[in-house]
Amino acid sequence: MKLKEGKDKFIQSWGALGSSWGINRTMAQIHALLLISPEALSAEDIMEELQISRGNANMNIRALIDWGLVYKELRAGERREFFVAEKDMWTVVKHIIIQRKKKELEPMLKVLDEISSVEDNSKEAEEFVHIIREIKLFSNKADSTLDSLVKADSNWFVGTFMKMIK
Amino acid sequence: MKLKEGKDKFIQSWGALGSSWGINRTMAQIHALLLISPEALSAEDIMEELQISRGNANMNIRALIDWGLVYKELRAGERREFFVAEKDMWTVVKHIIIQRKKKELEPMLKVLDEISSVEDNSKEAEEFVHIIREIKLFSNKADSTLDSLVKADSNWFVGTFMKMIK
DNA sequence: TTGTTGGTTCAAAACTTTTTGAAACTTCAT
DNA sequence: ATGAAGTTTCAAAAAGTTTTGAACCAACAA
Repeated sequence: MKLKEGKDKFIQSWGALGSSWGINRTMAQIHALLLISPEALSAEDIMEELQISRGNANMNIRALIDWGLVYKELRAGERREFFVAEKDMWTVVKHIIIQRKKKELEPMLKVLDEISSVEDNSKEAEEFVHIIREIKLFSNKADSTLDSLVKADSNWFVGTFMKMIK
Repeated sequence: MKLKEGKDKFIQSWGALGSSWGINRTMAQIHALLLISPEALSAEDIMEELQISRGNANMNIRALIDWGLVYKELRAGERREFFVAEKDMWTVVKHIIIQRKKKELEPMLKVLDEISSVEDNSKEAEEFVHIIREIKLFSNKADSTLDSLVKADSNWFVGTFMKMIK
């Protein structure tokens, strides 16, 4: 397979994967492009390679920086900004977990707390409180598991844990 | 808090959470409604409660059955079908992992295999093959970790594992 | 066989999200 | 102070996704 073809395939697939991961298509494609680029790229380079508008490039680059998946690289005597991707996969996944936990799991935990104070003596209410309690328990476990995962280092993940569960 | 209010809040939040989990809003809302319902519900009941059309209800109920999150309950002498949610959270999460692994991780693994055969002696190609190899390694680990998770039972997850990583 | 109840399908409409592109802004060199 | 090179913003357009509802199909009772 030719390099160009492989690059394109990777960028497209990474984009598709991103879509189902709360990372929009273009954002994921920019990330893919930077991942496989040996040099930092400018906004212009990215627009050019992916055939996207300046506004789109700018917004998604900033979102990636926000998520901690891309870094700005400033060069002495250059006004324009260059961008590099975080290339360590474990760090990438950690940053995604942090963002999604904050955006999804934490608000849900808050709602579960609020609604577990339902007072009512119907059979319906009983079932309601019961299942909410179970979901809360489970979510709290997930929450602290993710916390530990994020604190744990890559070696632990790829080594000990893998052996343990095999 | 009143029961009605709590139910609504839960259904809305579960719907929002679903959106960022590859499960569409209505699909997640139907699942939420069934989760907190002590009785199986008919399609009609669901349409009524969530104020959605027959077509929408039908499609999303079937998607939930597909995902293994909802079961059909047939009653002797009743032509209409009733639906119950899988209420064990560990099972719910397992089923979601299975679906998403199949839809997302597996196609990515296939693409990574295809593109790691890139032949070219540029610096770019070197970096490309290197990072692809790293991503492949990581994805394979994730893949087998998820396999083990799915095989593991709930107690293992909530017990041993939790203690270990604390 | 016909009418009624319930399930399924799918094209069009409504809604949501993403992308564009032009204007505004910033920084710096002249 | 002006212009060049770059970045940011955002309203409108395009693209993508979900929902509706009406037509159709199936099972059954009368």
